[in-house]
Amino acid sequence: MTGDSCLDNTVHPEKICQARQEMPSDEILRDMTELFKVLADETRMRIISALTSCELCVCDLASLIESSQSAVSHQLRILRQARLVKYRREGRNAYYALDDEHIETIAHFARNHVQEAFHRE
Amino acid sequence: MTGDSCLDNTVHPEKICQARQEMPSDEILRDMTELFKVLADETRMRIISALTSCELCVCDLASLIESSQSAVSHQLRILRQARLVKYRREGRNAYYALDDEHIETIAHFARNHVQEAFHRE
DNA sequence: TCGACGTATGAACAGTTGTTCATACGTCGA
DNA sequence: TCGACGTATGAACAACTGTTCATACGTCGA
Repeated sequence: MTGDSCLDNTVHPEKICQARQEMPSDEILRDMTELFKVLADETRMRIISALTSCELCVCDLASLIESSQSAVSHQLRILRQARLVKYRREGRNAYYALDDEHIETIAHFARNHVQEAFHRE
Repeated sequence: MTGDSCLDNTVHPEKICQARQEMPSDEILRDMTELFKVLADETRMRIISALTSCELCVCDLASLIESSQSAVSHQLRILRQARLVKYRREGRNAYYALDDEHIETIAHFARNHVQEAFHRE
């Protein structure tokens, strides 16, 4: 598990000490990672991008992002569990919408980053 | 691949049309997903969090996040390829630092999100 | 020049994840 | 009430990913 060199006698103890204090707790770190895991799938990113403009039903989403109804439904479940989307049923349809404005912000910054890093104009 | 119902005759054609126009391009969407994939690992998130406070060498990082030197080095490679960290060599040491201020911003918002969503005060 | 050190990396393995397929469930129109 | 529809979900399989282990490489001190 632990590295086999630099055991106790690390190179920059003061820096490590400082960095350790400023780091988020294990729990927060785990939750942040979980959040990014949810965002780290193209199908789910497409769903989130689609829902940025308006509420949509599963059927619309599947058609829009060119994926199967089953795949979309599975991914919506994950988004729901992560509380990134909410939904309401209306007859046979289930309408999904973003549940959190943070996600739009995060997606926005991610878009900025990739545009500047890889698609610089 | 494509859903087997709601084929051409989708439920809300206008909404779909609007949503489609506002969606990022396939390329941007792919790059955004790639970015989140890189962030979607606890070891890498720990590395990024650690580097937020200051530049650190591999040895420091391994000790700080309690992971093996090999694991850290492998993950740093991925972070390097994603241009999220930069490094400089000084003698036998390799010093890593964040390469992009966007990442700190994204991590910041992610932290806010999980704190509000799961650790509400 | 030789050995210890810090770092990088390939191979292999285990664990995880996303899709498809089949099917089940609730709702609505006829 | 029955069939079509929109949606949800379990099982199975393939693809991907992160760690460990072994080892290689360059640098520095003796």
